[in-house]
Amino acid sequence: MPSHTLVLERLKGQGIRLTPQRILVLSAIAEGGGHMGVEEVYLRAKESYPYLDVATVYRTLHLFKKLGVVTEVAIGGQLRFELTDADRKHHHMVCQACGGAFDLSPAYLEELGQTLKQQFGFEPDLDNFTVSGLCANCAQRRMEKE
Amino acid sequence: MPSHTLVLERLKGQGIRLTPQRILVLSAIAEGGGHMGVEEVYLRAKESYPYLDVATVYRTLHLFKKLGVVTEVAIGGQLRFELTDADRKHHHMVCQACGGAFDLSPAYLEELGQTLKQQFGFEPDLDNFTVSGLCANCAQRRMEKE
DNA sequence: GTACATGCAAACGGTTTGCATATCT
DNA sequence: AGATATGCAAACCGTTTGCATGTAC
Repeated sequence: MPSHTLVLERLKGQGIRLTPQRILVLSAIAEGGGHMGVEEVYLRAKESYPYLDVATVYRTLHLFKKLGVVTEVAIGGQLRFELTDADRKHHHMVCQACGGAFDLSPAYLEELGQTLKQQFGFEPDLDNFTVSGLCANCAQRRMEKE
Repeated sequence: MPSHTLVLERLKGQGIRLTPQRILVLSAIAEGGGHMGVEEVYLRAKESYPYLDVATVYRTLHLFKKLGVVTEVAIGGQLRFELTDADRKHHHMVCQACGGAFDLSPAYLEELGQTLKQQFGFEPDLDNFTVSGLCANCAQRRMEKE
């Protein structure tokens, strides 16, 4: 059973209307493998239903976000979406060269978070945390070039 | 002597044309205290010269960035600019509530950087690093409310 | 049947560009 | 004088909104 079927059940239970468009958007995100930009979601969903409008995608994404179905991640100034999975909270490392995004366990940030809190009283919102840089592949390729 | 006078000398030396608009934009950033959004720079500079156009501000900021005079920082999906100061490299903590931005010494991130590099081969670009969250004041205020 | 979601087109805000004119060196 | 920066207006792109129509329940 595809993971998003459960979500659909839940939405139905909450009295949310399940339109084909909404199901498509959800599937697109689920199958896209996370970190999907609006345009990506739009194009992918549009393949199955060409009449789909971007406005609907935006409205649906906002709805899903409000319902906690998807999580919005700011990655390099661009907004991306992924299915919310409470069991697997994570942060992101984003490659500036290839645009790839990699998950990062919260464990790596705990110490930094504590330090900022103690030193400055600053409460980091680690939910929206991303580090940009070069992924292993791209770093390697760059090394070879130079 | 205002700090940006040195910069102006340098630009002149490099054969860059020193127009009033450019000087104004530079002063605006210097006096604005860092982390200035485009609009802020524009409004501030416009006070001294009302004919100033946003397009000029954009062109000037891009130029300054290319010349290394200013550094562009992505803060909460918004682009902000600050004078480049090689002697005082730093990162940023940005408050989601009040929009305030605070400097953070690189020392706090060294360990994290090393870990990412060793564990994943990921080379973080800490130059463009910001943590968002709540600053001490806003966190306090929020506590009191609830 | 009714409330609400959709498609479409138009509005929007921030950024960029083309062009004729003005300005710096 | 010559190269180039400016102001202005228009183009641009991603996102949002108003509205008449269609659809899930």
